[in-house]
Amino acid sequence: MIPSQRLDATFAALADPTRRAILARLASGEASVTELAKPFVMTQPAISKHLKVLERAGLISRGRDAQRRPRRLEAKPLAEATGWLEDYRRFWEGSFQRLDALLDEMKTQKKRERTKRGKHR
Amino acid sequence: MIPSQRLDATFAALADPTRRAILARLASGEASVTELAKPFVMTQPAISKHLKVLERAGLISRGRDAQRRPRRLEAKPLAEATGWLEDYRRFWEGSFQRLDALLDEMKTQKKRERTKRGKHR
DNA sequence: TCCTTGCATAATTAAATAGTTATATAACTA
DNA sequence: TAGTTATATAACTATTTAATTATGCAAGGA
Repeated sequence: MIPSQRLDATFAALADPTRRAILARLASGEASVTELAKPFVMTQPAISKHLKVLERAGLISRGRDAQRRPRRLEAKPLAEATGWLEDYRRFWEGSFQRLDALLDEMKTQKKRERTKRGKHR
Repeated sequence: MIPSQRLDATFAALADPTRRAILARLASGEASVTELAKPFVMTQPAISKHLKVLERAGLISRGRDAQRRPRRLEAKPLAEATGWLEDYRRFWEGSFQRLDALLDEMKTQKKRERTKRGKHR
């Protein structure tokens, strides 16, 4: 797959909150489909489809353990996506856009939100 | 807009190669719609739609100069997206995933690709 | 062997997306 | 004022996406 197409798939996969939540869950360790589906209102086949999207993007991989097919995170495509964003960062760094300042600002704001009414992501 | 929804819009906007190319162009300075449309095969209304997507995501803003409506990059949503990805980076850093190594590896590979057959992004 | 668990897949539907052509409008130019 | 340039918008169409229900199948447990 040429880089541009993988970026398409990666960003498209990241564009859905359910899928981002799944990745967040997998960041703390592998999990079965049933485990991953539990927190959501939607059905198991819907989750399986989301997992397929994440897998096609290379963001997760499938293991096997009896009937379970545990998923786990794969870093590479996220690294590619980060790399793409970093290219822009370089353009803005030291220029009028002040990306670092923005990031810091957002971090402290996030902290404030967390203490005020619990984290919501 | 709550953060999760803005992330949806940002990543969805980044998922299209035409829109990423537009952002890449805007990274070197503002440009009119006609200028932005020139390198592409598709029609001007198609480009206007892409610009609308980028604008709804807050990634660009619209200026005015006579009949022109020059667009320019806005850093904030990209900073948010980067921030999200950085959260994962933290999880992997120093762990078995080695995100930094991957990024370096990709950079040198990119260099090789460029020298071999020109950059293609 | 029969039942249950875990997951995948097919068929269907509704909504969103990406493009087209045609047209409207605002602002300059002669 | 008439024409031109720059852009936006409407109407339409094809494709993709996200969800559902129904069903199938492999692996393990009684």
